[in-house]
Amino acid sequence: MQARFQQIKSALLDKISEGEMTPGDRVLSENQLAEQFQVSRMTARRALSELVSEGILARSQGLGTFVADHRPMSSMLEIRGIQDEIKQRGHKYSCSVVTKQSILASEQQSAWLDVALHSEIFHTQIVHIENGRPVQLEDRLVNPLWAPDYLQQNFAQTSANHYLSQVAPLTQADHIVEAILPDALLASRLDIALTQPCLKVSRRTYSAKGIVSYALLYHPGNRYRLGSHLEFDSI
Amino acid sequence: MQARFQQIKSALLDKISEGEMTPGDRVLSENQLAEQFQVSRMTARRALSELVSEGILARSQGLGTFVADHRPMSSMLEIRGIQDEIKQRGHKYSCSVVTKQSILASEQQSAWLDVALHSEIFHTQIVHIENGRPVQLEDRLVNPLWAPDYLQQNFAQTSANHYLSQVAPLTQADHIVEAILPDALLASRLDIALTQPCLKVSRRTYSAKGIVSYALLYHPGNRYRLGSHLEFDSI
DNA sequence: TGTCTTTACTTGTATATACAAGTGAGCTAC
DNA sequence: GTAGCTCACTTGTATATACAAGTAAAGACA
Repeated sequence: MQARFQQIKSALLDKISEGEMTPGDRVLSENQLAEQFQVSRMTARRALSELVSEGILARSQGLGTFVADHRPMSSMLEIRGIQDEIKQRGHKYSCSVVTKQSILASEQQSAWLDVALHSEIFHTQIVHIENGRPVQLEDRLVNPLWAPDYLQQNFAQTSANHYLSQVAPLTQADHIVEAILPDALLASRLDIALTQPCLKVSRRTYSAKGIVSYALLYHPGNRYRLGSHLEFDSI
Repeated sequence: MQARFQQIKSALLDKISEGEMTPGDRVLSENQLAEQFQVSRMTARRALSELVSEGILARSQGLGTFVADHRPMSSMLEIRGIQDEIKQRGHKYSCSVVTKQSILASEQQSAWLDVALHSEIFHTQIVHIENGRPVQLEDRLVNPLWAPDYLQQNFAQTSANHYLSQVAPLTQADHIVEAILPDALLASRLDIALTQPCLKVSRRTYSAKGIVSYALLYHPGNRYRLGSHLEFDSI
């Protein structure tokens, strides 16, 4: 048996994820929810409060409660797989492995991974899908030295990040973020128009011994945002 | 007059930031706090609940409430004006002030700055130019409470960031990065084509007392990249 | 026409109360 | 001695109530 405030939360989340309510829409008031679900106002209020603190809703005294701008947002400061992100949002995750092979490093690729020219490296290309819509094309090069079993992973279950962080704990990461227009191939993989801008994140991850992986992450600009939070001082 | 649950939160935060309580320490129970602060258990509970949802505390039914393991993220992303960046690259900097005025906060603006609806706020719009080419349109809202002389600044000499960090030292910042297509006005200000994607950075900066400024920074995708470097070694 | 007031809503804060459920320490019965 | 029980404490859920404070729109008034 679920807690009643949880049921209200779920009901609201369903409405939002199914598009029945979109950002800016007004949610039923605390009293209305209380009556509809046959609970006290405080219980309805708790459901709303938690959704507000999770960034799903936004409240204004005297005005009401509204669906917040809810495009997915991930932290630039956390290196975690997009799988976790999607699941944490309570959405359905799936993926499609486009490429999964061992290749010989080109000049640029050998520079990215800091390996010898024409040495063997691993290459994967995976489309990550949230609620049926592609949200990321992950184009990743991996140094086999630190992750020899990389190609044997089942990426539908284990995220690349998860596996890599197990075999070679991360110590550093570099990011470069750009706004680009997709080429035809990328647009088709992400199922977007050629005029739809994309966020391109180039992420290079290091373990104690050296560069583990170089990933190019492409996101549709209309379905994804990158976020970060910094604290400088206290606590 | 501050809300009482806020006072309790502040008191707890003080103890933590001053090292009087460290991760793993047990906090007074809800009932004990209620008695100490002469409030009801529900009020004490609210203070704890919010700190839990902020990640400061952690609770265990039957056990108690504890100071959470709080790992300070290595703050590597610098908040500095684009002027400094450009000058550091040895390039020529200039700017063009488009707007510089006091306005009444709209609904969205008041939410961004966490001020009352229709209260007076400052608004500036400045195009930053590197070697004759626009690289950033800075659209900034400022809370006059923390920066009353903001509009008197000469932004050709003093950067907004520089002034703001003097009058209200930064303690936190939030970033959201998106890829967008410019509208006609933005394209003309940045002197780019309508099909040229842009990086949009929404940056909200906090001082100890509250939100100081909300800035929307637009960069031409073909002339700008965002970079960051993270280190994890000391958690 | 324009300004002020009222009114009807909203969320925000605070309290007192009740019972459920998880934990651990100490006591009891075997 | 120890297995199991009880008890005292903790957080978790839920309710009913009261008043404060912010907002917007309808209405009264000049």
